[in-house]
Amino acid sequence: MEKSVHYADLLKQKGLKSTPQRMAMLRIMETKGHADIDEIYQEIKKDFVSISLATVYKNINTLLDEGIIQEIKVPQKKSKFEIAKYKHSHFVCERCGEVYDVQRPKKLNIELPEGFEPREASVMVVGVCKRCH
Amino acid sequence: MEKSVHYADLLKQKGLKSTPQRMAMLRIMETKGHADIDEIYQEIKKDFVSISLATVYKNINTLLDEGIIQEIKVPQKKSKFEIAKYKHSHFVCERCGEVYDVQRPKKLNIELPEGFEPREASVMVVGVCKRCH
DNA sequence: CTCTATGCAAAAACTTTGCAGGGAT
DNA sequence: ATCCCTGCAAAGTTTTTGCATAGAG
Repeated sequence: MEKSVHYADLLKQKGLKSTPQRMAMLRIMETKGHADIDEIYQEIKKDFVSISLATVYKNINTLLDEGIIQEIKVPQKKSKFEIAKYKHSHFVCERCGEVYDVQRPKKLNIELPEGFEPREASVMVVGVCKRCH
Repeated sequence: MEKSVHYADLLKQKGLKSTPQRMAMLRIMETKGHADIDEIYQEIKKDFVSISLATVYKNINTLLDEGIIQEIKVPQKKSKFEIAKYKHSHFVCERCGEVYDVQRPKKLNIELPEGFEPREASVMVVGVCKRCH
């Protein structure tokens, strides 16, 4: 399946236009896996020299609103964004700051007090990644 | 054990002065359990009418640096701060935004690729709390 | 008495908004 | 042709910094 078509359809489904800038942002997130605002901006400027940071922010927000991407709040670091995909957990390297997807625990044994209704859980593992090891 | 003494000692250990403002901030976090910057600022202004928001930020940062408090990055919400305490997990209510401490899973079955060294993990459960249910 | 912490003001960093022109459908 | 999207500039929000003074040890 060709990715650009894939994203174009996805955007159309949500009633969003597939502008070159938007497509580029999605491609950047797909390629890097996880990127923060500034990484996306620096990267997209290579292709769209005059793109505005405001456009990056606006697109991040519309893509978040439509659930096409997700925000990952990383301890002590800036938020990263990723293409929304099937449930998974994250590993963040405390040396280089890189975020990795990891398969999430099959079962999470957590005791909640009476009356608390869980809907979902997110797990973030902090440690040292392969490259920094 | 009286709390004010407790915190005074803790600050002294770290070479920090126990000023009334700092003590008040610690007391607020202890009482509320989890508070964001603005909650702390609004609360402390009741006792210290002329306190500066800059002082709140500076103290949050020094307390974080010394590991006396911790930041909790909450999905879609502003960060909350809490007194550092023994390992636990968090539950955040998607209705009211309140954060609760919950006991953390005894064992986290998570498969990491070769070469990845975990140091710690944090679990955040999202759902509906007792009061909002 | 010494040196850190506070308060204030200004600066820096980050994010959103309004609007006119451009481009996707 | 319509209406959303972009780029730019300005405004808004959040956080940090510099400096003079106050106050804790």
